[in-house]
Amino acid sequence: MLDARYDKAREPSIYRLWEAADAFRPRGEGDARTIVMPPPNVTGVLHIGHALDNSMQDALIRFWRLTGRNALWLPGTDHAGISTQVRVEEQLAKEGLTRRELGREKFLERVWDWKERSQDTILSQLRALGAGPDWSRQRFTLDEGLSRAVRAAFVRLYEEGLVYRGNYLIHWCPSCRTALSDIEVEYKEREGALYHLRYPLADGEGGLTVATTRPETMLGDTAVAVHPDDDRYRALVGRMLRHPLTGREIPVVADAAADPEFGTGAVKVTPAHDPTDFEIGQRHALASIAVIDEDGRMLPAAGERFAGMTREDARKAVSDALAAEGVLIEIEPIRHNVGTCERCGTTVESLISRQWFIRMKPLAEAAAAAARDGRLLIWPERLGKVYTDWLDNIRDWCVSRQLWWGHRIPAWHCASCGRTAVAVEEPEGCPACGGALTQDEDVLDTWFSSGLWPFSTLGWPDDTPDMRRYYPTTALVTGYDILFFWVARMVMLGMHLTGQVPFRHVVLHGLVRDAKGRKMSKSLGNGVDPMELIAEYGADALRYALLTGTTPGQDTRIVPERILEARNFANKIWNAARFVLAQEPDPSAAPADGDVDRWLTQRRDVAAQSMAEALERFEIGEAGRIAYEFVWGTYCDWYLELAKPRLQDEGQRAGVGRVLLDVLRDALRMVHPFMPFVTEAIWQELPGSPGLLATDRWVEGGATSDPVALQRVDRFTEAVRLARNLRAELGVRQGQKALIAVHAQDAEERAWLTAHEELFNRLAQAELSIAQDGAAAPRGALSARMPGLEVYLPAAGLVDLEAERQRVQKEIAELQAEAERQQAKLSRPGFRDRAPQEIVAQEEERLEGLRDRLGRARQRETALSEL
RNA sequence: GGGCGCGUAGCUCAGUGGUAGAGCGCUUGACUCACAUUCAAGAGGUCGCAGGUUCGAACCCUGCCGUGCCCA
Repeated sequence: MLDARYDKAREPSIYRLWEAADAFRPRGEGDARTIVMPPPNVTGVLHIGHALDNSMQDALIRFWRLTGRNALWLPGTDHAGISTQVRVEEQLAKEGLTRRELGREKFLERVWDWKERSQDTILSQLRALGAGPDWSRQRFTLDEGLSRAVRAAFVRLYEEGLVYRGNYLIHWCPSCRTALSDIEVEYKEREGALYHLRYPLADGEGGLTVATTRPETMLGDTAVAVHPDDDRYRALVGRMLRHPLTGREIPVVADAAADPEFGTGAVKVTPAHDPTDFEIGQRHALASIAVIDEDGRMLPAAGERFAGMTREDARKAVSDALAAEGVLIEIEPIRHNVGTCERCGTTVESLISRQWFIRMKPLAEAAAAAARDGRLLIWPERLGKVYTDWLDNIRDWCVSRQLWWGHRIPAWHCASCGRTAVAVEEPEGCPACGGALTQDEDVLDTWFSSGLWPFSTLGWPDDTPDMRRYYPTTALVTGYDILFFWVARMVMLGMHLTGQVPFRHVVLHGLVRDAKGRKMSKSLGNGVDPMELIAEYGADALRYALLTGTTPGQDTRIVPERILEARNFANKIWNAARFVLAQEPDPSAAPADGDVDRWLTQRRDVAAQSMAEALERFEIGEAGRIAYEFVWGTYCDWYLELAKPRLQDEGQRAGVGRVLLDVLRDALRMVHPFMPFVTEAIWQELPGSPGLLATDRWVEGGATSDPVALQRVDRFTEAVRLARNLRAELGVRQGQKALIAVHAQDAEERAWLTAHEELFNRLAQAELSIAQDGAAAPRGALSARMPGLEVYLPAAGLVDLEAERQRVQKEIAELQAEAERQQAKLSRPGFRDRAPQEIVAQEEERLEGLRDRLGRARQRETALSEL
């Protein structure tokens, strides 16, 4: 006998069962279905978002496996260049060390140590969650094969002219000391100031006032720009200004980038430290003077007074100097957006730097076209537009990073001739002059290797059996927050390098927020640790709560009540199984085939079918809700209760037991993708269960189609409900039998009810008598009605007359109002002409029903007054 | 500045043109031999507001209000 409560402590041993049986390896003769797991970063531990993401994938994979597909879920981890490096550097700092003191090689050893520990944690967390990927194919972005894929991809893009190196204005994080791509910059609103400062004309009187939020960059100004149509400044275009601090002469240029509405309408131009200014500089062939270095300090070019200062100190010093010169007109406080490093929050600097770039336009066009013509299906659809919009406005991708942790760029520079060789393997010497080569110091953006993930993990660039069988993959399941970072780049690189869209479906989910709807973050300290939730409620409960609490692409909140609901659901299934097992069902007995059994099996078929359809559409939450409704609402609440008296009957016992067992097995199959542990635990206890549920088959279905049985039992349960309702109204005590009379119109239904009288009596705690509809109502009885059937319960001595009279009067008023509304609806002009036939009939039937109920309610009122 | 989402019962959320749903919470009753992590019954909603389309709108369209996000 099983314990009264399902114990989540069983979970680890169940997981071992799966692993021992190699249950996660793809099998099955069906078509291949592939998901590559978005590789968690080895930076730290899994958070609740990973729990959602992996629960979704696991549910799909388990469903596909049950339905006989050859389902591969390929797991792995990501080296997460900048994040991991920063974490290890923080660790070093505690020991009073820097990575430069340690040296590249020693430092990398430290990071590998970190990676091993972090990866172990992550993998055990995935197991705790019940995730069942094919561990034999596990990959890491820096492992041998994937590193080769990265080099091969880079070399090929280089040879095709899609990779280039050059001096351009890039985003730079002075704290991480590396270049960043555009999307690694987050714009955050900050308190700042608009400094109005005056540039005098080089010759003659007058001048021009510009407004800037960054006065320190004025030391690198090489022009002032005004809008070409701005009448205020038209006369000044082409004239020279004198720089108030350096004395340098700079021109006034006309450029549409100057916004007449902003500040004074005139802007200073610092091509070396601002993206817009860089473009203005290009258009007007302006000089560019770098005044800030890679540490965010002022360079000698900024002038002796300021050289060596931090950007922040220089802002104050420049402002003071300008004030002293009498050219600082005003400091106006404003809130404005400041670019910050996505990783460390430092204000990013724009500076000109020699970096490697990927030419995105040709790649982006193909990737956008795939979404537009349906080769790539993005779900939910509205995010497809976000995806194509981004691709349509794409800029080149700065892929080099001044880090040590990552894929070293496969480029070698020749000291003697200055040429650069790009190759998969290190060349012996310079291909041009034979001189000595040194490898480029930089590594690639992490997202470059992530961009190859769906095929590098399957063996690309080699033509492997896995590539042939499992690529392109079926679905990519991830959060919408990395649509640009990752999804778009995989499509671009995948299409270009493999000639195919890397996945057919993109299934995007939202973020998991805290109970107040706030984004989880370290600084708020509101993060929820999935491992704590698993320890408290069990992995099944966490998974079910996450999977059913979400709609595609929508954020979700994690609230304890929902996990509790899920835990209770697991317990419900567990106890249903306890009951079934206690009957010692015989798996070889012939199943019962009465109306009640047919009702159940038909319901099961409908549920299994709708679930399968929902899952094929990736509507996982919907599927989970269907399973809940079937298991709890149909199997437990009704069939089990209907089975109890039948199990007492020796003639029916074996057959009913068999149905109980069979449909329990089906229920487990349906719930398994959501709650793998508890369902497998039960499966192992069932007589006649071969092997593992994890590798079993989906619900067979095929119940006898019997609409009459379906309807009979539905009406029966409804009649029971009405009887219970009357009992409650009259305050009949639980356990006390009530004299229930049922008057039914249909003779066959009366016969059916007579045959099932015992079931009725048990479920409604009643002593049933059955009569023809229209027979005299029992004296002094309250009644409740459904179409073609009325239920009576004698009220004498039971009812609080006054309260009941008020209740009935209220009901009469409500019915009357409802009937009037319904009447109005039917007589609405045009309704009968325009609405479909069946709707008209349905609405007419409804009105009839209302009038009928109204009549009965009035009779009841009369009956009451006779008591 | 541009784009997108959300607003449905006290709370958290489902619901894409035809009688408003779930879980929790609340009220009443029951430790009924699977389960009190349970069972039965009940109360509770002008579906943010205002127009429009339609025979018919929570659902489609327009505007507004509130709220959140993305991009520049």
